[in-house]
Amino acid sequence: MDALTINEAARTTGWSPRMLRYIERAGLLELRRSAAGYRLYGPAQLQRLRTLRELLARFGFGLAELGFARRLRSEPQLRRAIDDWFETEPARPEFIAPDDWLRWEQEKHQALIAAATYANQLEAV
Amino acid sequence: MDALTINEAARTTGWSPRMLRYIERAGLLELRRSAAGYRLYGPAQLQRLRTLRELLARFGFGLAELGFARRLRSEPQLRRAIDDWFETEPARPEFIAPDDWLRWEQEKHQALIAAATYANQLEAV
DNA sequence: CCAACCTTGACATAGGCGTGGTAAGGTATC
DNA sequence: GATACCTTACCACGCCTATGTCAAGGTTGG
Repeated sequence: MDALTINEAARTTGWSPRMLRYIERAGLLELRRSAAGYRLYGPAQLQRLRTLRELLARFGFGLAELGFARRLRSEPQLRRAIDDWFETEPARPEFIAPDDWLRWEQEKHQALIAAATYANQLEAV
Repeated sequence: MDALTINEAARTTGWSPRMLRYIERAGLLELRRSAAGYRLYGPAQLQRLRTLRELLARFGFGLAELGFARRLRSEPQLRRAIDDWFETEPARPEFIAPDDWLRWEQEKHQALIAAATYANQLEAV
């Protein structure tokens, strides 16, 4: 048996069963279900729940914020719009040439871009 | 006179005076003040407020979320912790060697980065 | 000096979030 | 078939967000 039911998962993660259901409904955790519809928590899910606990406690934010962070990752348009909004603050965008603007944006992700050039092969998993 | 007072700013931006004060207190807009303490809205602030309106309406989120997005940009540790959390989902991190793990993490960003870069290039016209 | 503006601070309220609880009903196991 | 588990669907409550309104008091300009 590689999966726990909700009360067992609650005991080993520190969340209440109520909150485990809430987290699932918030779209922050995907679960397998048994034939009868029971939620099944595998090792990956349990670890994820423990990490989640630590994350929220350490940085003092909530599930809603985490949901928004997920939107940020999955909706590039959103991300871009928000980035743009913040970045119009320190400088006048009218005075930045398109090329500079582009580089400025990319610079923030420089490390990621540099390493991502050949990482496609890993995705073949 | 290059600056409006709060009621004038309210009229030209579509926000209520109440909300203009709220937005300032939420840390989302910095304002100059007159000698007597009156809030002064310059062209940059007015534009920012109009853009903000459109942003919230178009994507359906709130000032709280925007504040969190700002945290994400200003606290790299937070950003990394959250990125890590999301990225431990599709694969088992235990089975990925550190180097691969790094590349794998970065690769996840590639699509977003590519999309953002592409969008930027389009925007630069 | 008066009207029309601005300030901060308080009270109010609708809705969402994070939680707990409970009820009505299906499932597993001995 | 009884007991202990699971499911969904509600009710509730305290707190925060987003808004409005009002009061008490300073500023500005004719």
